[in-house]
Amino acid sequence: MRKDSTSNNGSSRPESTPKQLRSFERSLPMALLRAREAVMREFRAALRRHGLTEQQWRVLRALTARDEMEILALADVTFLLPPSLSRILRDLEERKLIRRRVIPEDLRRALVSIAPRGIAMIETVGSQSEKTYSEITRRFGADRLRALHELLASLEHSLSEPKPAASPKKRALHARTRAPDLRQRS
Amino acid sequence: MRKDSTSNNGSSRPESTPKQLRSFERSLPMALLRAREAVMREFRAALRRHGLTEQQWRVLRALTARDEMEILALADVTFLLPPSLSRILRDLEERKLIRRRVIPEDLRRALVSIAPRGIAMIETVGSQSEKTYSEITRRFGADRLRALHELLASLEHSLSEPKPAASPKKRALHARTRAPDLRQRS
DNA sequence: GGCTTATGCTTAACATGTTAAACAAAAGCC
DNA sequence: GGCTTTTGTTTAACATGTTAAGCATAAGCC
Repeated sequence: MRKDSTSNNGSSRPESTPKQLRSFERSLPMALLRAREAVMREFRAALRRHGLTEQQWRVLRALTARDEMEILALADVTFLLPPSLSRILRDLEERKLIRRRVIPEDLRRALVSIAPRGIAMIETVGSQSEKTYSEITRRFGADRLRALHELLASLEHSLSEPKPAASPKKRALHARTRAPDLRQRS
Repeated sequence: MRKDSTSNNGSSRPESTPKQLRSFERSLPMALLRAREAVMREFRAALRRHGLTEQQWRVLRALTARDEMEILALADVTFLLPPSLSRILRDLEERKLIRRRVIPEDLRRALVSIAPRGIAMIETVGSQSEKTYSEITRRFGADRLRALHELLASLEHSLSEPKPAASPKKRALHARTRAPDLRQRS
């Protein structure tokens, strides 16, 4: 729905408004951004209270699921770029929330694991977080939430498949042009 | 430069999840982040080709829908913080993609509008963008896409309502702790 | 009118993400 | 064994987002 362009100024407003571009609201990226922001707003306060950024939390969360993880693997699951992760790990290590050890067989690689203080942190924040999650589920509806998860996963899957025409390279896991996000301050 | 993270080592997936924390994959913020990234990956190339960042594109898109817009209103719809928008507008103005005029009745405020070159840009990139959109729709399915949009809007709406208990303030339009995202380089 | 407060927007300072380069270790090759 | 290439990670330089302060104008009050 364009807005007819000739309301007050005829100045530079060529009536030939760009085709029928979909309305801003129907933009999928915007919708996803807004939804994500709405969700994160619920969680951010708790994280901030504990001096964790969203990314740091993602790292701790990811580590909770595995005993030890290599750094690049961690970068993959947390959706962080290696340089960012590098800084985050340094920080978390200083705060004794995680531990890191070099793999003896290959001195380039390192394994990261969550430290006791990190586990404690996860438990504290995690329980609040789960409460928030329940609240979200209650407000939004468990069935809708499930449906949403399914659609999101499906969307991701649909798009990850190579495009029919023109698929020159098989960019590995984190492609150069990956993604960001960003978040609060500690 | 491969990077198949967890291919060689078997450290993929221990089912020994320490706590009762929901698995990382079931985290709604992560799911939204991944989905958005999957979608944006499809659009980014075209934007980059035209030297537009995602945010700049959002601004132009938003301006296409209206004749003129005040800056703070623009910040709202584009989900950008005023300082970021301020820089973006300066840049877009230098590139003659937008125009800005002060409101005579209130010299503090300004109205921004898209300039002819901006419209041209929108048309070029927009048509490619719509093609990409069609492609996404085709791959994902129009019905599922519609369902997804609906769920996202509904989620956003569910969460925007004041929580039952404790709703101290009515933070106006853009709350302090808003959101970011971030993106490519120009 | 003169004073204080509020508003719209920008600038400044800082934190963080991004990209490219650097480094060290391992793997391949002769 | 040397040599080159590849791999895992970090550092450096830069772009961008974020927060707080600044500035100018407007509005409210006396």
